[in-house]
Amino acid sequence: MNSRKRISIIDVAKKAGVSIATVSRVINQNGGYSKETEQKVRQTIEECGFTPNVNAIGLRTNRSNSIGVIVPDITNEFFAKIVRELDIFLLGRRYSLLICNSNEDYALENMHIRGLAEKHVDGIIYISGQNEIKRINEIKNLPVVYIDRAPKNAEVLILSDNEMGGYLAACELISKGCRRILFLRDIRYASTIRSRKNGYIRGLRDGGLSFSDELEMSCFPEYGEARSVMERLLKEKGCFFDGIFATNDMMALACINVLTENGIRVPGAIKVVGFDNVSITQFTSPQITTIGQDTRALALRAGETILKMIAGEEVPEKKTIIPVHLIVRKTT
Amino acid sequence: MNSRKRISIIDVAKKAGVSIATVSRVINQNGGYSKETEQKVRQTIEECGFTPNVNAIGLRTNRSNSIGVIVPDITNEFFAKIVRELDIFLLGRRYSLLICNSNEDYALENMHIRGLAEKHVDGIIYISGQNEIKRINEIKNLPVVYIDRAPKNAEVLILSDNEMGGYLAACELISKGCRRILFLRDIRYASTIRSRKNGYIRGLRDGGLSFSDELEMSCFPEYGEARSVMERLLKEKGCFFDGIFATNDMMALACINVLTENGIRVPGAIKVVGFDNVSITQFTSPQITTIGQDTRALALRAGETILKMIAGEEVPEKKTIIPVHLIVRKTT
DNA sequence: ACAATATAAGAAAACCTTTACGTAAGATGG
DNA sequence: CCATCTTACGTAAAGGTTTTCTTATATTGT
Repeated sequence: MNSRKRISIIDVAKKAGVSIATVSRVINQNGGYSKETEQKVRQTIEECGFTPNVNAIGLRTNRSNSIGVIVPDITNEFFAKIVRELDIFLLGRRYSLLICNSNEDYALENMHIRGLAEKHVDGIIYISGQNEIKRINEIKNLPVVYIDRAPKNAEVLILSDNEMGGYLAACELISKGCRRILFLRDIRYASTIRSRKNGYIRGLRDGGLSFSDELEMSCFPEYGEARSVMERLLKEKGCFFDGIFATNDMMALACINVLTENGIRVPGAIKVVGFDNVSITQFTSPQITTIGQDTRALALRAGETILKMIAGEEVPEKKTIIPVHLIVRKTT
Repeated sequence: MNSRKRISIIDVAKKAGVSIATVSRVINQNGGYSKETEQKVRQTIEECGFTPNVNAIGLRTNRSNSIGVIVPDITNEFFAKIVRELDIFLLGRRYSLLICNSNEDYALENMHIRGLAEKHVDGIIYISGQNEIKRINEIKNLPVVYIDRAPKNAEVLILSDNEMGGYLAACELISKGCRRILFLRDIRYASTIRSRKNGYIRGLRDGGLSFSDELEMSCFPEYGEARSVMERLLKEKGCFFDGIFATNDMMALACINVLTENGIRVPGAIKVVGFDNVSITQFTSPQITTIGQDTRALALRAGETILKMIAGEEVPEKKTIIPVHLIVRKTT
């Protein structure tokens, strides 16, 4: 089946009547050849349909031209979007993307990391994992870029401006007349969540309102959990608030559904803003006002940064913050 | 930074006092060594923390222990699920996954394919692309497995039982009392869609109903498009049906929203079933009855098959059909 | 005890590329 | 016109592994 032998640089050299070194130089545009030679070589490469053997290149240069990306769950739209952008960014640079689902499971994650090290990836992009990086650096001192989360000793990280997100959310709600804004957050109190809360509080203050603990609720950041919290809240305390800022869109949706089912109108009686701008926010009725993270910018920045690190350049900013934006739809 | 030199098989051999050939043999369990030697080698490998250089292996054996997966859009939950399952299946087998988004764009797709060929992937899993495979096979005669779609000269393919899906949908609607069931389908009349229609018609027949052309509507399979179709239909023909079978969940959701906004109750007046069982179907109110594709089985089968093909084994069944199941929720 | 065979292990070639080094021819400067 | 420099290109080593071919030693059968 796999009979046809692969064409190597040697065949090209022979056919073009030059040395393999020259062919290599032309391919890599390293200079040291005349215009005519270049022409001839390029032509024969085209004729033979030669494609370089990445294994040989990798062996020689100690590079694989591939980078690993670790995500908790590719099924999550936010991560998927980043991976997609990363993919197209890297394709243009002839890098490819090795994907790993950690499933929020350390053991699995470590297996993946080991695999990536063995595969000689040139770098790792770590999206929202929670592993101690120590583990990674032990295995190999590879360039690592973190997106979204900020583990303790992470060196290079790319984050959304979560503080601003919280601020924008609060301001939007206030400007639409809310006076008592609930903050429904992910129960895992990560730095991202903390920032969002800070922004939210700043927004309240700027709007002449003040924060109180009874405004803050937390739960596991899933639809079902958020529903339960909302149902319980409504039952126990009644509807003492007139706005909700939820820490992600699924939670926001859960709130909206529970409220609607209880005859409380959104945005009539209560206004809601979510976070992430997952596509579902456009498909609900009413469509959900939310804070959009710029997944493309996140991915782009991560891509550029890791490429720099791979090239050995110093990256000036260890921590870069990507702006977020408010998307006003029908729940405010 | 990257100062520490990598440990090679040679170092291990030296330290263990054997030849590199022996080390290689132990690693690959090829026999030709004594129990004691094996012990000693394994131990030194452990001590040095040696991991094999995949580039060297790939160069020598012409394998990469990686397989490429091409999807139209990783952001689509259906594809993401398959990729996730594939990932964990392959991890256990020490294969890794190179991911490529085709974005339904031929040019991009071909770039990816070229990239994969250069990267020496051992095989390609092609999820729902529409490219003529000819192109792929031209570049290299690699094992290719198709999932979900069936291009013309595809050799090995894994499909869901779409016919059964259509049948189940129709039966469910009929059993809940529907007599006039709309069929809202993807306008691209692919084989999968045709099968679903056939099943639907069989279901009608078994239920004592008959199909007529005015029951069939089509549009681009997106939320917004489906909305428009539904709105137009309602305006022009009124509500002459009492059930809808939509060819995917987003379209089903669009129908439900339009109906609800027009004061038509779901499932009270009209019952709806979708297709795919994307997670959003659980988060809407009411939750959507749908046909679930078994993404895990799809992925597993694809993984097993491609591994067989890579190993050079004949794959007995060129075409395998994975069962689907009806998930009854609140819209029927 | 001796030939025949099986077992364990080493030496070296091959896979394809990059790159340091070498060399010859032509260009430049005095 | 000679010394020096530049340009264009070739030679060969190196990178880590698998695998074929040998060889040395141990085991078996008679």
